[in-house]
Amino acid sequence: MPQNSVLLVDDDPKIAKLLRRYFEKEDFLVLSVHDGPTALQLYRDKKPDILVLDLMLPGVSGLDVCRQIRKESDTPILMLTARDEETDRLIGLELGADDYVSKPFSPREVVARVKAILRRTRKTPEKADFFRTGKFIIDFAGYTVSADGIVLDLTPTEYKIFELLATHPGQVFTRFQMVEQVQGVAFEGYERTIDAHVKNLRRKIDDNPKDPRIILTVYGVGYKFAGDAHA
Amino acid sequence: MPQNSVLLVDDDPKIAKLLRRYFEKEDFLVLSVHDGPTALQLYRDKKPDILVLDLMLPGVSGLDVCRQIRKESDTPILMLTARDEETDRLIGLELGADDYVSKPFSPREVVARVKAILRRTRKTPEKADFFRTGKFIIDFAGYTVSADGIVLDLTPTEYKIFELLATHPGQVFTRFQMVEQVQGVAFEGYERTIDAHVKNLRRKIDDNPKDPRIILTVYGVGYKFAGDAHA
DNA sequence: TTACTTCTTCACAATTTCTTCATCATTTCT
DNA sequence: AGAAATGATGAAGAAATTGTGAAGAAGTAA
Repeated sequence: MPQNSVLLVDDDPKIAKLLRRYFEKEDFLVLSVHDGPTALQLYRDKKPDILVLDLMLPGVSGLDVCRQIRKESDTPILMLTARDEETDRLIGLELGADDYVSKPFSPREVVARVKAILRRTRKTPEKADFFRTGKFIIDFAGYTVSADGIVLDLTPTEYKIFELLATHPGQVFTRFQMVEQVQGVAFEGYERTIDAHVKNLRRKIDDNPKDPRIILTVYGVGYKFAGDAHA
Repeated sequence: MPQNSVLLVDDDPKIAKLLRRYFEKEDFLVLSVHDGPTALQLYRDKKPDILVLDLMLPGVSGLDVCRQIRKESDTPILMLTARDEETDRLIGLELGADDYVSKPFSPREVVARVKAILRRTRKTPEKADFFRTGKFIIDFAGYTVSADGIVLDLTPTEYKIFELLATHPGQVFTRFQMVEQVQGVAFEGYERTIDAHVKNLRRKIDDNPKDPRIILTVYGVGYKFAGDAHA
């Protein structure tokens, strides 16, 4: 998990420096710019995790920056508003800012809000990354395979073999190919080890291991995953 | 609405008395001391809602008091600075003060600022930012985890590990990833230190540590928080 | 400083998984 | 059908991984 990064956009160098120190204390990677155009440029280049944006900027206003960034992405934005003006706040939120803090603010509060926003927006735990085929679901992030919703108790090697075959249904893999995938490039063992794993795997995924319907043997070649066409 | 309490720290009895009267008019419970050490002592004893702190104090300076209190808690602090010196202001904010007022000030302004800070910090999302999963509640702001409403006594590292895993239920983390999260990017130690922390953590959160149900081991990969990643 | 908590590391035990082998079953080919 | 090749299987020892307690190091607070 990488370090959090924040892009500060404030034309007051003192405030920028102050905030920078606070964020760095919290282990953020801090980028800091003093005007809107540079902000956009740096944003596009670095894609920080969040922006802290002063509403009052010379030239292009903070609202413009906010609007533009919102067009390009969902990167969270915290607005700094000069006064506790309801108007500014509403406009900011309307443009897609995620929160705002009024000046004079405490740096602690700004950091706290940023962390809260990041937590909120990150709640989606790594886009659910699943693979489905027939009754099986592979959960890559969780290293599990489930059949009809029940998680199977696979060993690491069994999981890897299943993943390899299931994600390439119908494609035959030789034992050598499988060993390479599963144990890494340099293999020096008995190719038939795969047979043992397939045997154990079949026990766990096939209703009747004597008549395998999921992982099929291709005589003289290797194994393949049955396409989900029939039974 | 319970009564607000404020701790005044100023070595000038006249100013202290003046402020006291204003705060009492606004229905504050006022504590007043004239030096740093006494301030810390009374603070720890009474836990006021907010501190009004003179920068200029005999002996231990206001900055020291501010720094120390910030170590101990998030209690808001309003600094009184002798002049409108940008430096003092920035130093104060840097140390974690929430706002400042320059002398000569109007007592009404001080009270107004205090009320503003209290308003702000009361509605701060930080205070209402929790994560729930099963019987556990993570209080991000307080760095605590409770189970069935009882706060667990976790070490900082244990808390971080728990937060990482619990907020990503079902997702496996390798020891390396966990170490990176917990100790920062530059890691040069023993990966299996994580095992020790997990062991200690399990003692505290699992009813039967011999049969872990909360933090699960994924053999050959790492650890994950039990959670319904599938359906 | 001392006392205290927390972190890291280590050794070894406990557990799980992998590999290998002998044997039997099945398929293919003549 | 018979022979030869290939695959399936159970079991056992080897190997890898994790669990655990304890000791010392490192960090904190008073």
